[in-house]
Amino acid sequence: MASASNLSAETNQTLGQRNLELESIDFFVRLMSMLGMPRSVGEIYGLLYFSPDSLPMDQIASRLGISIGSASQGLRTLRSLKAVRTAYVAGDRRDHYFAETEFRRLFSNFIKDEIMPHLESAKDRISRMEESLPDELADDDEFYKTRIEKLRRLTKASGRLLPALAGLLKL
Amino acid sequence: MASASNLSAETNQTLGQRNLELESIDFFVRLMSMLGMPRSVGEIYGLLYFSPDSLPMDQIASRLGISIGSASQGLRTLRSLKAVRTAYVAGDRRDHYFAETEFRRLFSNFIKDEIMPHLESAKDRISRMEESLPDELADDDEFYKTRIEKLRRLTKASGRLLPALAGLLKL
DNA sequence: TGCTAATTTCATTTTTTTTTGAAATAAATG
DNA sequence: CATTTATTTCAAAAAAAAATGAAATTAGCA
Repeated sequence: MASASNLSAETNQTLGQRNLELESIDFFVRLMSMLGMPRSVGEIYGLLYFSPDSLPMDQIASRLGISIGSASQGLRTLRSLKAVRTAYVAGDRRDHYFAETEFRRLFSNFIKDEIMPHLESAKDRISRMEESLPDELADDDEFYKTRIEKLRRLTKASGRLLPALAGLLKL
Repeated sequence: MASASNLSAETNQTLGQRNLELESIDFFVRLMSMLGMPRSVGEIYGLLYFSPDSLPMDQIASRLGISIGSASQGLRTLRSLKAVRTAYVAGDRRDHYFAETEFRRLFSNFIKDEIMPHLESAKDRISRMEESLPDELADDDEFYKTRIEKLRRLTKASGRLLPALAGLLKL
């Protein structure tokens, strides 16, 4: 199966490289899944993270054993997060993808795209709570007002802290 | 249906209170789901957050229209995160639950219980990557070493920043 | 422009997660 | 300690999320 120099025929890859790749995929599948991303997204990023060359979609799919549909959707997600970019390869009309590895930028994008919109709509929802709050309760009872105020503080603090977080990430 | 004073017969609750409750449930279902928690967990916390009295499990289940099995499991989750606590109610052998509303503490628990263990095992996985890295590549090629080092920095920085984050959350 | 390869889309299938409901267990009461 | 009530557990059902694969679309090339 493996040649004398241990190179895989299909991928021209040593056994050590393949092991590293598998660990990487495992690593990013877990990390991405913590961030609510589907398995395929983690797999693709994990593959590209340790790939010295950029890879076209069909190779990504076949190396990972996933469908091209999955690969296409996963790459769309990663592109929208700016977690992968495309490289031009002369004489090949396929897009070639490689991983963006500046985690600071990645998290900054993630927070902007996936978290901040929710915080925005949370504000509206808190306002609606205040409208629901009947006058007879608002006046004499601090309970409801306090709870609503806590939610306001929470969303406000989150809106300030989360974007700052990426800035603190000095890697 | 509603009495002259607009009080619901079952819950002794005004319409405004009920609206507030529904908004709260909606709010926390979304928030919890961002943190990877199932719907029922968000529903329970949302209900308790604006409940002036602590509630027994069966009332939580019936008010939310979920099974007591769900309620039991959801409350277990919330208890383990210290997001709810129980109160003694004289002459009633049921546990009565109320929401812990100090978000700083909640996030601190969440980070400790749900994030840090993953970061711990991430360290092991990075070490394994280094072992997979074959000597012939480690020597001449900076590429792999650099990528592994980046992962190390990422996990180290996360391990320091995330716990600190809860501290910054001055609510 | 027509042809072909690359990619996207999306209805269907598969997998995973969550909820249910009923049985088992535990805990309080008389 | 027997009985009733509260709670947990867990196999099965339901719901939600993700992956597939084939048709539709797009884009490069001759």
